[in-house]
Amino acid sequence: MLVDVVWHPVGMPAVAEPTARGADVVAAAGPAVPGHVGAEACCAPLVREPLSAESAAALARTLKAVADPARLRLLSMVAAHEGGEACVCDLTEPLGLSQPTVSHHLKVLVDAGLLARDKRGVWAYYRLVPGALDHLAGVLTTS
Amino acid sequence: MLVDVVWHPVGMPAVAEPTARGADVVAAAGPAVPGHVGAEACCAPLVREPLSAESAAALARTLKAVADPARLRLLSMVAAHEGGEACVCDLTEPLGLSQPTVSHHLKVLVDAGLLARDKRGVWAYYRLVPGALDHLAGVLTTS
DNA sequence: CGTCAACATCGATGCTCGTCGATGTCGTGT
DNA sequence: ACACGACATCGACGAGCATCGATGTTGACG
Repeated sequence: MLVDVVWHPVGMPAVAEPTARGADVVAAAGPAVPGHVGAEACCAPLVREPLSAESAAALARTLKAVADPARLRLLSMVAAHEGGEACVCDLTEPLGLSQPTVSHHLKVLVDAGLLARDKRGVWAYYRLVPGALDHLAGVLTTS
Repeated sequence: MLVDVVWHPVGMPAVAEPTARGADVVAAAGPAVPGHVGAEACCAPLVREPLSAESAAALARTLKAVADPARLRLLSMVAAHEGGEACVCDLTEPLGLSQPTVSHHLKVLVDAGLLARDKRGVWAYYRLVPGALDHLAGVLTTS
């Protein structure tokens, strides 16, 4: 459980892993705790030495979660919302997308480790994971 | 055709002002200037107030250029290469992709304003645009 | 002028992904 | 127990994209 593939710039055993398919894990069948996949990462400068294929794939998977207009707006709307958290009903209307689509995008962001889900009663509240976005920013920073 | 839309979170006119930020012209130097699309951007905190649909689309377009394993490796390989620049022939082999594919990815990065192309003789040298990646990182930073 | 090498562009193909309506699940109230 | 509302999941459709081989373009060199 919890494959937990971190980016780790270079070095490492660099195991074979021929299929390169492994680590897909969405962990959709989890009882309660979702298998958060990406985004914790150690801290790769990216512009330091050429990163390996596995590191690049892992980083790209997290960046893909952010590289979408709807998800970017969701992140900013959740962050800017009162109390730093918002439920789906708060996001569906201003986004202009259907409820299933919003739920899908939120799941992608949760799986990427950028959002945290907290179900209280009938409502599901989403909140930013404290250091997640800053980690991403740190990898892209050149200085 | 497609006047480059900058991110600019909300308010403020859509025109680019002279010294809005530090020095960083995406400006692919050369006679025939291509229709460079994104990436200069002013500076949106993202986690400040909900960004508009246009700003999100523009930001997502730039992030999509980075959210790919091959392009991430290209960025790091170019940055880590001697002199901070590399030609296509230096990148094709270590990447393990065909030459047309590498050229395609490089074009995407140039159009996004992240790489600059400099053709000298028969070779085309690519180099990082100074502040581009840091701007992207700045938008994602929450603090 | 002809040939070769380095890139860019083109067209096609297979896969990924964003979106939706329909449906399932779980709480809350009557 | 029943009905309703908030979300999650499913299956399907269409658009976008990564990749390749083939071909076009442009310098360098004899």
